[in-house]
Amino acid sequence: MTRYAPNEIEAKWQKAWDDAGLFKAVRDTSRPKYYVLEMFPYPSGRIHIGHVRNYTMGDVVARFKAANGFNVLHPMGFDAFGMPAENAAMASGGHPKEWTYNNIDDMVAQMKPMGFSLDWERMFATCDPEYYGQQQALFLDFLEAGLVYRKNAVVNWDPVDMTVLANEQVIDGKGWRSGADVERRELTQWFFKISDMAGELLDALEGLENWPAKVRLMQENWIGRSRGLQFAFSTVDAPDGHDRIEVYTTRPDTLMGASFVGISPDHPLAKVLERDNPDIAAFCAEARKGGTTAEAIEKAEKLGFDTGITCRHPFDTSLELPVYIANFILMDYGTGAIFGCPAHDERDHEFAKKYGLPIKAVFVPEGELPGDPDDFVQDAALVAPKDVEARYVLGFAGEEIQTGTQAIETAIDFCEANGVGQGVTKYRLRDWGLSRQRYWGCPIPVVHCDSCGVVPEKKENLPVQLPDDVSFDVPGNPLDRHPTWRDVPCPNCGKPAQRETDTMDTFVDSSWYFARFTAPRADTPTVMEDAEYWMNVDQYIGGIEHAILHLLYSRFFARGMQITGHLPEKSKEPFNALFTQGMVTHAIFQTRDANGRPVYHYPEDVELRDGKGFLKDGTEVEIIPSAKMSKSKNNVVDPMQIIESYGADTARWFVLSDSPPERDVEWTAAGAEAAFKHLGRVHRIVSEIAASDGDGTGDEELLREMHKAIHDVTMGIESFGFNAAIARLYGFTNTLAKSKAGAAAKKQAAKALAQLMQPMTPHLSEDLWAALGLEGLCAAADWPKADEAMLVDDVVTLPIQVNGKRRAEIDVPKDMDKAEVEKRALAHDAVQRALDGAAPKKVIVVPGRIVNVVA
RNA sequence: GCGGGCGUGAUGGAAUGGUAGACAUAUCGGACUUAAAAUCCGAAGGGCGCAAGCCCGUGUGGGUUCGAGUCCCACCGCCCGUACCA
Repeated sequence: MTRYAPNEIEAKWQKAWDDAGLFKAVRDTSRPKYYVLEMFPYPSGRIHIGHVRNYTMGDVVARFKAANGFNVLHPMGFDAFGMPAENAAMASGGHPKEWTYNNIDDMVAQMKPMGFSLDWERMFATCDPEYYGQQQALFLDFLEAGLVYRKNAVVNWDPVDMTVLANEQVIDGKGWRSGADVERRELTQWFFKISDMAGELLDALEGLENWPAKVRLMQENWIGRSRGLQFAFSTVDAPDGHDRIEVYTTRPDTLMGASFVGISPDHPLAKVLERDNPDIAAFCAEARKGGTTAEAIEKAEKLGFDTGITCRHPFDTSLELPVYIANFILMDYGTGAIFGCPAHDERDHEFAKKYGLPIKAVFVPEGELPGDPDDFVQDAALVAPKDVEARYVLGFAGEEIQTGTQAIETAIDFCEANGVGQGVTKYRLRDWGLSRQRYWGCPIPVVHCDSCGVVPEKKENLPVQLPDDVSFDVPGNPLDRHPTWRDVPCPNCGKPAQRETDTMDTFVDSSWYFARFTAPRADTPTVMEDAEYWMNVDQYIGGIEHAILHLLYSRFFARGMQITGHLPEKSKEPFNALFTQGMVTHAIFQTRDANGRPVYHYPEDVELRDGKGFLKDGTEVEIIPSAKMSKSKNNVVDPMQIIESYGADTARWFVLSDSPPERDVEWTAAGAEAAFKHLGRVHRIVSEIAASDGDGTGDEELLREMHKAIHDVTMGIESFGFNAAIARLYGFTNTLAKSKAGAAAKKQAAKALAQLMQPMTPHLSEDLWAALGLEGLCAAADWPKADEAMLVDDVVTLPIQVNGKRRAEIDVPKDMDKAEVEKRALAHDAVQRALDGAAPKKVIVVPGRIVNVVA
């Protein structure tokens, strides 16, 4: 009998699959297709255990569907543009292109030994000119279709390095390299008109039944539909052209509690005022300091500046509301101006307290005794849920007692009837800014001409290729300072003109790669026959961190591609089912350098004793538990060691064991050896069975267990309960090992075991398949079917509770009627003892599950 | 700050509102062995008890229910996202 030797068998079976062309996806309209896709990786250079987990899950689905008769498309590529390549070039002087392609080669070399059922012939990287050229074609079609436009938007500006920074490069409001205070600065940028589709993208979420509810909810909140009132305050003492301030509010019912008007530092009125008033200019300059992230803006201390201008209240013209410039009001949302009602909004409340503004209650909780209503809201804002009834003491429309929702609707109706603004529906979703002032991205294919303006590049001139001769020794975009690349004739008039030097956001690259996989070498973005056959993605698998942006942008892009004729109608929603797997986390080991800055240590350099970590020289390290694996924190675990020591099947089995796929897992290497031992045990058990013959006892029992295992494992895989499927396979292996059944029955059970394990441990399964003398490849065999008749037991064990505490159990025939079950339960000694002579008040019998006696 | 999620033995985790801890890891005990490895068998949430058994127990505090890890409310902790990380 041979020993389990993964390093010998794995390469052999991979070659056998290749020779049989098992994973090559070929359009075949006579068979149902299944498209399974894992979110493609960024080519960092090393695969990490999170990748292994992600691709193993996808591979289980792909192999399972193939065994169930589907024509499977399971491709892989690389999300290859982006900042890390430029950072590497800056740090070590190489070229982003070289760095990226070397990394891709390394990662492919690490992924191939895993035995994934991927069609490698379809592989591409988004930095291939063949890919990004087609992306430029899509951009031009989107431009023509009115889905792209230019406008001003703010970026993080590093005034020392004179360059735009990514949010990630702004640390505590300072540039990561220069340490200078970052400013918000406006640039003209390209935008996708995703906000035009906000309502549609929101409404369509309802149809995504096979997406996690939490992802749909996150997208719903992100798109953020709100019904509100837009109206104008008339101003007093404002500069010319600003006699009105448009505001938008979702709580028009609180209008009578308004005590101030707030405008964004980027509001047109603020910009006029700062020109003549140095104090206002100073305030606005201060407010514009720091990064552009919503988090930074929201967490900053709320500050305001009284402009001296006032507004008249539309319903009580004796009221004059001061106009403040406030640092927490975003120009991007609504009209960039609000009215503040401190009594019913926590942020406004804080603001009013700080600047001594009045706090007037508009409503009080329903049922409150009369008193001074304002007393309710002096210490904290009263923010009542919209569906709860309240008593309006300063209402101006509708009943005195009404819910927030009713009050809002009646307030809008009243305002419209009285010519004070109108009800509008707004969305929180902003347009998608795609311009990046960076080299390593897809060039935006337009030309700026002095005579013709912005001119699209001609499609026959695509791809607009990135120049190779660039350097990264100074900050800024190398395309901007390239001596010749910018200079091109205008595609329209032929006069000298300049290329756009902005490149595209890498989210654009990942917003249509799934469609490109259906025809990866075509000289158009997609080919309709292929898209018709292979789309949609039947199962998409990736990290929860992409729940909003990537998935929302992809949904937008699919719509855009449908409008521009690159995808069929059915692909508006490109992902039929989504599964979001949890992240793999690992403790961070850190010490501090002389300046108190953290120094991170690799897990393999740290020895753990009694829950404390020590370096080789004995220094104790601080352990930060459970953080997302990140290259910059040195807490990435390399799976190659496991693959080299134990083989791919052990790594695959191990990453699927124990943890539910959707949950985060804390990585420990302790279980890898145990997984290897188990596979060795399966190998030994099945090898022995293959060599055995003769009769035994308990054939029927073993086959019943086999059918139950087939049923449970099949259900486990279909519901992404891979850990449960594996636990079931452990159980079935134990049953098989202990069984005294005859050789024929055991061989039948062993065959089923090999097949059920095949999606997880494909190499081992092929070996078992061959050892059992079975024809062909296990990977090509039809999935086993459970016999329903073998799944039900004749006798069930029922626990008996008295007052919810388990006191006994009885074995009864599975279809015994309730009255008889009740009788037997009450007759039980332990039940009688628990009742202590008292008569039961009530007996609940749940057939097949439980009996509860209420004393 | 805001939006979303998670929290169960020493550890990973299981459990359509129905016996909490399946399955596995680590640990301990035993068999086999000259010995070890490998393998096989067994124990094991905490407490009390010779035992039968009893009490407690799913982050904390309330609630709904015949019955709550599961549903509801509040809180604590951690994770993800927050529009230029991918």
